[in-house]
Amino acid sequence: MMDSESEVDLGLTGSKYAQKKVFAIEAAAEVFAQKGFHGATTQDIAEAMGIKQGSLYYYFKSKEHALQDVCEFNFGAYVQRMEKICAKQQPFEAKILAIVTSHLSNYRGKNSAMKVHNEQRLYLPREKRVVIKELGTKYRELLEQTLTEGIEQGTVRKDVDTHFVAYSIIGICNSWGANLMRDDLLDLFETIEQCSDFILYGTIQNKDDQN
Amino acid sequence: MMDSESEVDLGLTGSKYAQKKVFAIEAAAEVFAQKGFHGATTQDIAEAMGIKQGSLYYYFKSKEHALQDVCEFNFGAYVQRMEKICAKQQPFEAKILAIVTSHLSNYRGKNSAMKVHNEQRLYLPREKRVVIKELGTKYRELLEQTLTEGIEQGTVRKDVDTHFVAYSIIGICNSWGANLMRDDLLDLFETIEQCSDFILYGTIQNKDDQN
DNA sequence: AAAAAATTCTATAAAACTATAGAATAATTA
DNA sequence: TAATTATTCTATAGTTTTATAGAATTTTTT
Repeated sequence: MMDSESEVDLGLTGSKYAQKKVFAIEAAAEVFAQKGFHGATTQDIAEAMGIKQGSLYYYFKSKEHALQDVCEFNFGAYVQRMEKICAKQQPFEAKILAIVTSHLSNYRGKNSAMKVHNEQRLYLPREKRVVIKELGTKYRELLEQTLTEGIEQGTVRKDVDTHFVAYSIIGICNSWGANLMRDDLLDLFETIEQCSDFILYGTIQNKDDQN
Repeated sequence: MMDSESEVDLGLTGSKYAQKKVFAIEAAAEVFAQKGFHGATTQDIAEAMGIKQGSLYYYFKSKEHALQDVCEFNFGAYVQRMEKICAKQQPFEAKILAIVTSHLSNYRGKNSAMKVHNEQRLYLPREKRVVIKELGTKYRELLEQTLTEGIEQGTVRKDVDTHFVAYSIIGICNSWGANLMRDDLLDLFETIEQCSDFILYGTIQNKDDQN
């Protein structure tokens, strides 16, 4: 029997098992996204995969492990992308656009994992959340650092609380991510643009800029 | 037996039953907020009230009705408060501050109902969500109208999409509401101030305002 | 105090759910 | 092809959970 505990290179090896495990995670993600962790049954997930309920345990040790796998799925790669964006030398406005684009693009093309990560991860016991938490913290710190750099360059207001604003940006992106998943008609790129615009300029009319 | 279907003046009449029903709703709200709708059991709620599981059905026809009651709880009064704020003749900035204050104050003083409304209401079948949906729409429209007025007065940027920004403001407030509930050390008034500030001014340094 | 009404309790039926064991089938390797 | 390994299935034990019925208790009214 295949060792289902080698979750380090989850889906990275080309083995048949690994490939189907990714498929299993994606199925679980969609079911969890729609019904919530406790509202979803192992039967639901198995059905989404086209296998029987009992067979699901060939891929997940337990329902809770399935949630953990979904929450961790792609999240590392996502933070890596964030690292690249932040490392790049470019104006603050462009960085925000890139960050928002990277964040919101996750929600299109049936990637439910991000939604599940946002809404269901707290149902995991603390010890199964350490990796997730570390990655989330890293992401927020990258955002804070970007804001700090913006202040140093004189682009960002000196009186913004970077910690607070970082949380706000994440909150607004997650909120629009959920909207994007709920409403298929919502245009991704318009949402990205509006979102960045709001983050950058808020709502108040700048006095020296009367269009 | 008392008619538990007179939910129109839910908790408004001073009858003993009505009073204890409010207590039941508050208990359900806290349990749902912590464990989620499906993660919570009727046993949990009963325990929080100090009664036995079976007795809970004296107050709720079903677990689902309990969720509905929680989601509707205080929400009408909340929208009414919003109406008053918006009707008042005052500068846009003051209105935003009042709106954010009204919104975030809900999350302090063990009012879990708002959190449950935000995070769990979609687990209700559509037909049990009509009242909730109407109130939510009304709230958003009041916000949109406030933004439109701001534009007319020249306070708000002409190019903001009021619909989009209204959703964003609600998203940001809900996101901070969840943070306020999770972290007791987070100061309510500082959060309100930071939140309003971000909504009004965004992050970018205004060129004619070099502090 | 007795009667009526309201509230809570106990006990349980009925359904649903997770996880496991071992058999059956399919795929791969020798 | 035969043997081995991987994958899926069936069946089920063991819980847990919702909701109901009717008895018991408490509170209110007459």
